[in-house]
Amino acid sequence: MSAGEGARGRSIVIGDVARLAGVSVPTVSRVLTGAARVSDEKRERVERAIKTLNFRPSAAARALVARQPKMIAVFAGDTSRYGYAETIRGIEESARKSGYLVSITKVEDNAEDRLDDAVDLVLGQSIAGIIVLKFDPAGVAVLKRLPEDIHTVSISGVREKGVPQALLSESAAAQKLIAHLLDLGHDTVHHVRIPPSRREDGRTTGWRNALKLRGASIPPVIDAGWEPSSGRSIGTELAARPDVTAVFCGNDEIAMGVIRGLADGGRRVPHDVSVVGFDDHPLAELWVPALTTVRQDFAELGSRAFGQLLSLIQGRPTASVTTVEPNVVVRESSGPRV
Amino acid sequence: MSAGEGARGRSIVIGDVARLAGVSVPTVSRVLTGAARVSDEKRERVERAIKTLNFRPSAAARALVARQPKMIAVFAGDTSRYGYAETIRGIEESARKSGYLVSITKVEDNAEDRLDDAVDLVLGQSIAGIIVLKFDPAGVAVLKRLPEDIHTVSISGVREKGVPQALLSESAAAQKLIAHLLDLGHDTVHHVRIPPSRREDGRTTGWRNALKLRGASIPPVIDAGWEPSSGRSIGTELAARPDVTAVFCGNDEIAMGVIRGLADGGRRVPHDVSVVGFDDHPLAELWVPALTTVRQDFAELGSRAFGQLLSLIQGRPTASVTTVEPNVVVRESSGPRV
DNA sequence: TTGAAAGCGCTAACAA
DNA sequence: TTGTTAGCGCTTTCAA
Repeated sequence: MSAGEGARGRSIVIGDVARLAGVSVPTVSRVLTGAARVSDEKRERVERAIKTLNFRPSAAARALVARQPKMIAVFAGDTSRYGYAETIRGIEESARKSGYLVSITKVEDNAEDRLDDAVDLVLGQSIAGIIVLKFDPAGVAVLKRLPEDIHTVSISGVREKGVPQALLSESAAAQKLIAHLLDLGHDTVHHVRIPPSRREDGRTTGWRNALKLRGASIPPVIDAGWEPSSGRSIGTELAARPDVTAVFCGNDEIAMGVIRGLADGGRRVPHDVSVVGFDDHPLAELWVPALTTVRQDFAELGSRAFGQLLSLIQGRPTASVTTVEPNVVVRESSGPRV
Repeated sequence: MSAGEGARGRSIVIGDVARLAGVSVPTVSRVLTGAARVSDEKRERVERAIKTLNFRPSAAARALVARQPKMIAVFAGDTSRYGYAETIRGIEESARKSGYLVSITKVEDNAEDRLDDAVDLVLGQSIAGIIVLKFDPAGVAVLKRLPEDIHTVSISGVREKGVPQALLSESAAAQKLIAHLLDLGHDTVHHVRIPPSRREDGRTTGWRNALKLRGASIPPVIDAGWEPSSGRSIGTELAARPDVTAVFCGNDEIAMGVIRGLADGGRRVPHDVSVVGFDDHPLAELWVPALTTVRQDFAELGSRAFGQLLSLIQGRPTASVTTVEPNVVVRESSGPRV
């Protein structure tokens, strides 16, 4: 029971209220739910008794009797990194407006059994539906383990079939960003990518497409981790290569690391090398130089995903995909090739 | 019910399993819970039936019958900002290890009634306990509205009486940080603070104490918001004041803003002005100049808070306060007064 | 408008 | 080891 047991042990139940108010249990229930009319006199007595006893109905009992649970679960490979955290915020805010509580579960992709445990933990609760953040391999793995009979929506950066999906069209945005760099006179653009959710991310695909479209050479992809510091060491290596004049990083934090590494190696941005990121991290505009990047509305994305899930829960028809369009933001870190 | 109703409407219940397996309902329950021995033959029949029907027991019914709910709720004034997100991560990771699911609710401090709604939403669920992030006024407001009979732990940067608390001893750390600046030869240290949770934060108190202790003058506090950009405009103003040689910012993001603003105004860090932050944000060491700051182990803090809550839930004795000690990290943004 | 009775899906107590 | 009988705390019939 959610109500705590006072000092005395047993917690207050609806019967206690009924007794104190001198009415039957169903009458108290009627006052609680407003499902049927109750005489003013009794209603008042009941309300007084509820106050006196500090009674709160048992959520478990209510859930059992009929009502849909008012909770949804979110799976995410990370909870504190910018894009993830913002998406979760968007989900939570719109869920709360509809009277749903949000649970979060972080899933580590490496250990199989721990992943199963996490899924079981969630499935063991009464939940109305699930949203999976599929930005990384962990999200993909979770989705595979979820029973089909539970309402599920996924969020990711690549269009896929399967459950309904809230989509950030990253590929198109990346393509525009690379075009911007090419327009600046760079022969090609090198790509430092973050761990991809599948074989290839939308960001990487967009980069590749843009280069192909312009007939530019496609350099091998450089793999970074999630930590900005991994970008730094890559930047240091890149500093030694005079052929590198433009770098597209998988996200802003990696871009910041790369810029720092480039500086360590004596190369200046954007004078010697242009570096662009992705996401429009809150610190991107403050960075020196301010980052050219792609603004992603993660909160809106989360909100859309919840909207789809709610439709599913309520048995209404849902779009199989809803798309949020990112925008290129040009700042100081990209410039003409010299 | 957490189990979805298949195409047919009604969802699978324990009775269906019993019928298919040709045993009684309690026998199914026994294999489910492992509470009592069941003959190998029947156990196997039951397990097969469970698989066949894809049966998952109703969490609501289980919660009702006896078991403590396996979910805790977290209230936070923010969910995506670094310190908050990390704390939540720490809570979630250790909760999951103990088999608890974590729900998060963001509370905005401004609107009273929305705050009540948020609290009601949580209290309407079956939860085992609550953790309140009391880094800001919203957290304080929530704590006031929580019934006494629910297990509650708070997390904050200032020692207080009331519910058990996980404490970041910010005041002591701030004091050390200011001492570091004073040792560098600065006459005094100016303070740009983030919105305080109460009248005064531990960070501000530590700053004040350090100055007092050394007999330094105490300049008026400068108020910033949560956004790094608010630090930037403050930095621009500070650039015009030659008397300002050292600045202590309420967190790293504000410090980054202030440094950028100072640069906009033509003052260099740390040559002209030393600027220090608080938290050791992941980007602090990458910033140019790398930030002198205080490392806070938010995840550990969250983990400790959950530990206290678990003790409360299990009826074990709990420390009224558990303290995490932050460390000063000296990098490049602080230097001798010239 | 109200109360008595039934039942939500499960587990625990009690016999056999 | 198993089945029968009672509940958990609520809401929802169904009569009155």
